Amino acid sequence: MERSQLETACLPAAALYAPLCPYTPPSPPSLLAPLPSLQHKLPQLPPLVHEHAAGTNHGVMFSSDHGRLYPLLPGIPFCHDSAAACDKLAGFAPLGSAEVINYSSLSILVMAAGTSAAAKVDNEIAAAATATTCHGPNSWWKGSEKGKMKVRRKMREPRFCFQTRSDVDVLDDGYKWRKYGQKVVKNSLHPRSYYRCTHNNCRVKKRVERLSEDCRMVITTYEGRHTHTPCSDDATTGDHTGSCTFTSF
DNA sequence: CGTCTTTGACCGGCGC
DNA sequence: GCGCCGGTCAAAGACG
Repeated sequence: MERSQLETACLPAAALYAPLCPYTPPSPPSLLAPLPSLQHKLPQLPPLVHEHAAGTNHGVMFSSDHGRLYPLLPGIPFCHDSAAACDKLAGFAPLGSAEVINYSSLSILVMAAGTSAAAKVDNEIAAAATATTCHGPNSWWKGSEKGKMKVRRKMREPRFCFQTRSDVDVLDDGYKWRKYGQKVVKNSLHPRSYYRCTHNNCRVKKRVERLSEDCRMVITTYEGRHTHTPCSDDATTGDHTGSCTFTSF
């Protein structure tokens, strides 16, 4: 397996999804595990959820590609590295109200809930969603115009997304998914796939699509909370590279 | 034979 | 009211 695939399979999905789960996972026993200094912080961080409607928690994702960081939400400036991200985000997030966390292939900007920074980003996102986006007219975020926000307010499901460079569409996050639809979305060269967690009474869904600007970049959006642990879903996975980070859960 | 994917149809929300 | 669009359903086929 190539390095990019390995990182995709082992790190971002496992590390990022952990805060959404109703349990606190132990440190993943992986060579590519989060930095030791971050492991103890992870459970304390605000949920990595972009729950725009509620406006309570903000997790702004950046994907790292050869040292560059790509913003996933409109209104967030492009950053060349973590330091630049901190600098550029100074206008959004006053010192101390935001933190950039680096995993091996992914960087995350987390803003403390209820801060002025979070509120400001909330406003910026709302404005950007109705005007231009940082990805231009082809942005996947285009689907979140004002009207759609009303729908999301109704749903009130925790959502978060991340972007990663990968050759495979579906990241192995330890859960078992069933594909229930695929749709060609407007202004996108690649179809969007819809998946649902196969576990009983678990209504978590995820969407997977590739950036039209860069087909190697995969955007995964999770919606909802799992009512079970990954290992309770299916213990038959023998692929060490894909499930290694969940083996102790 | 059971499970999963594919894909066209359908539905609801929104803008005009 | 109509058309567009995203999201979901469900029948049919593929696969192990």
